[in-house]
Amino acid sequence: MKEHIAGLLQSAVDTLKASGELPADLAPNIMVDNTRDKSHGDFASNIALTLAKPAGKAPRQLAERICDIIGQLTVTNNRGVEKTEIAGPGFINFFVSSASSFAVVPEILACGDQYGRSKTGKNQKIQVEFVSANPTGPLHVGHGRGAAYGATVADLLEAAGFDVQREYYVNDAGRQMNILATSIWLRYLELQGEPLTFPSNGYKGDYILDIARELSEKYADQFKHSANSVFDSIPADEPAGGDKEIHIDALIGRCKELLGDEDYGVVFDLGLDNIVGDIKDDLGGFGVHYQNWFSERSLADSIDDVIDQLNQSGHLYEQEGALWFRSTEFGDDKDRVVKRDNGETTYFASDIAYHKNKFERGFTQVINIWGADHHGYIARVKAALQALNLNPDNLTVKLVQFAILYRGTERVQMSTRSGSFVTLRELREEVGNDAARFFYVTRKAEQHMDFDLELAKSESKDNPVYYIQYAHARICSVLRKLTEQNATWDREIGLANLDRLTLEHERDLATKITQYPEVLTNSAINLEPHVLTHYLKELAADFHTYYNAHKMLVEDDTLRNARITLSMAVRQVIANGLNLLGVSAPEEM
RNA sequence: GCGCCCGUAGCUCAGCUGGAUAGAGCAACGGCCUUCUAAGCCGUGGGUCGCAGGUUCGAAUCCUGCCGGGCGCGCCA
Repeated sequence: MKEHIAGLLQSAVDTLKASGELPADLAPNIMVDNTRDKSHGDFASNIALTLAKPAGKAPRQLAERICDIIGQLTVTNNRGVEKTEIAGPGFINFFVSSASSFAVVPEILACGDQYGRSKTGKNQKIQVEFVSANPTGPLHVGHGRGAAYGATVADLLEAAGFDVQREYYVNDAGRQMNILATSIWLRYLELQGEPLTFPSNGYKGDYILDIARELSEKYADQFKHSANSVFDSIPADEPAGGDKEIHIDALIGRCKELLGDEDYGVVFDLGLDNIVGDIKDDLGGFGVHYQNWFSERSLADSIDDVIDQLNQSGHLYEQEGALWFRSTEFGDDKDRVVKRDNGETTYFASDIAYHKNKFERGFTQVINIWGADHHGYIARVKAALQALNLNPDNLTVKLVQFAILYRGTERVQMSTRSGSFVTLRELREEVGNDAARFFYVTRKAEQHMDFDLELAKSESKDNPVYYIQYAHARICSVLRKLTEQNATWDREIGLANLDRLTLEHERDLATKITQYPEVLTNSAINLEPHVLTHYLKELAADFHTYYNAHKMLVEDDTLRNARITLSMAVRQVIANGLNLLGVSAPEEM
């Protein structure tokens, strides 16, 4: 319908050009909007306002000319446009026939769970990388937002016709992982009866103890060394007046030295596998699935290659023993180190290789979903892409602001290292997956989110997700009632009698479900799941209003069939929308 | 100091690629269950869209400058 109206407007513009009332070289952007207010009809265009100046006419006067021309067109080609009206400063409002409003109902029932999906993305390969939390501990509620957001964005893009790959970048290299392995080993030594002072900078969570226990059970005392040999001549920890970083690094070195490469690898891998396994399990339970878990360690060789490449193209230089990437050449604030003076490559070097790898895999668009604290990182990664002759515009970094946790009015402090955090799993158990998935995406990514745990737990029934699910359940309930009452619903009879739907509420519902495909597409392309959640709330509200105002199970055979048929279309749209959000659509509540 | 994000009803937030009278939920107040699920519906009250300029037919929306809040500015990952 929208396209049809745009076509009419285009014809009108062409006519005006031909008659010399508009400059012939004008190529106006014809916009047809859904009206916000019903008194403005079904669709509206501001064309007369934008063309008033080039036409040398007052907007309302021009609008009148356009309406005249459209009037003549619709005499011969009236595809549902009943009338046009000029309003306000010069808007043209279009009123559409009832029959064309309800034409969407058979379409929805025919498409079923495919309704709303499109080929907009033309099957382009697109990658969404999200969560990618360090595998040094369980996911906490802060990661939950990235998980829900990323998963939903990926699903939306898929529904919009993109070929989507969901990826988790596993930071299984680097110092944090060594701290983890060492922490596990020290806990293991404690279990083996070696009393020691646990480093202040080690990982202290209970899950470390669990892994140490497993290590102890599987390998007995194979990795045991006396506490004295471990701590001999290790620089003091912070509480003892030393430096915690130096202390932990020395312990890592000692751990590797005493265990040797092979045994150290066993401890390291046990920790890694345990935690990655836990993360996978947790995300899977949250309805978040990946096509690929990409290991940072697998990049080892390509890091050197990419550094060579940058070096040869003259983007690197040496200073104070380190190797620097001249990212300022591409607009970054300062140059960045890729290889430290101790010969180790930096995390940034891995990331250059990683992003190069992504594009080598043929993605036309790569989307990274990062926590807001990484924003300073965008410029350097894009700079690196440019230096590699890759188009930085093909990388979209979406920053997800933090969810700030409160218990009542008290802010919950989060620290992975100290082990004081609320896990995602804990949250899921307490508020449920549906509520958590929905809640996390109801706000746009850039918006800070206050997440009050007490509220989420104690008043979980007030969560808007139930409101939408309830609309779905109510429709299902009507069908059950139908059987109980020995009444019937026949879809074909319903479809044949849609003209029995004369109520304003019914018209509103039809208009609303007609908009679903464009809502879905916009939501996907703009990476804004919250657009869909708000739409579903509105649709549910429209249905609840209708449900309360009118009865569906009426005696009148054709009317009953028509009403239920419309409701079934609504049910389908709600189910499709919830499914994309990873939220269940219960038949009963 | 520099950079990014945010500032809309008492609270939490939509609306932002410029459009008509700025919306929703919660909270408050008043109604609606002998009739398809009251996790619902109907109604009332509630606003200097942070402030000040600018752009134009038109600004919550775009531009500039301030103010306030969050985050980031490592040879950490």
